Amino acid sequence: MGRSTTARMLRGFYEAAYAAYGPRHWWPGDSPLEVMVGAVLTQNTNWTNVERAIANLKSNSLLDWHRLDRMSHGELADLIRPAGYFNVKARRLKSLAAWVVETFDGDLEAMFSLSTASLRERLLAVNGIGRETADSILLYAGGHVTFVVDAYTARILRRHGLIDEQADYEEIKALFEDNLPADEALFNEYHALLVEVGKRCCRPRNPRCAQCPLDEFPHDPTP
DNA sequence: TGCCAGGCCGGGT
DNA sequence: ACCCGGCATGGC
Repeated sequence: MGRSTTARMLRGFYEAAYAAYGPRHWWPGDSPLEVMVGAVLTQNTNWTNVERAIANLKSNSLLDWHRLDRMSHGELADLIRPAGYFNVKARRLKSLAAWVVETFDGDLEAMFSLSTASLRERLLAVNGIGRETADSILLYAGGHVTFVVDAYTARILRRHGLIDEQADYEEIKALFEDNLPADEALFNEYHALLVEVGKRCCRPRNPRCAQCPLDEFPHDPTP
């Protein structure tokens, strides 16, 4: 498929999804720190479960890098239990907190003043921060212009024939970044809209929903 | 009831 | 370079 065709489809997806669902107001979270914590907690997990975990941290005044760094694994795991994988995620949050404290003394402005490429690389080196989490942190906590890819994104693009079955994360990310204007607000809204489309009508067992905003685009209903 | 949710890591081929 | 099992709660 030609480059301009791809660009047109990606733009069309966005317009159709935005017309259907409007602005998503992402990321839900009161501060960059809270967004970062949420990005770890939501790994393969429903957001409503994450909200309970964050509420627990908040009510104990634990949305603080130094406190997260110092507190015990067990206490943290217990508080984030509703988010699932609580032992894994407690370890990951403490890895992130330790890194932020040791490297930036908890100063996120200093952290986000790094270049996108260099910060991404350094986030990926933190245990528990993979590509989606790193990109979510960069875009939604730091305002960096980087596209976030998730399972929904891959499934939607696959079903509409824009990528092949085995396209990997970086390839899908590049598809957006190479075919859209580098605009933070656009990347922010686009990813959030893809999640909304995915939740409503692009689930694994629901190859074609009744009111899909992307129905006007060529569609292959294979999972 | 089983399936699914805004992944990632580590070990095995 | 892939492939897979493990991790866990809560909603529908």
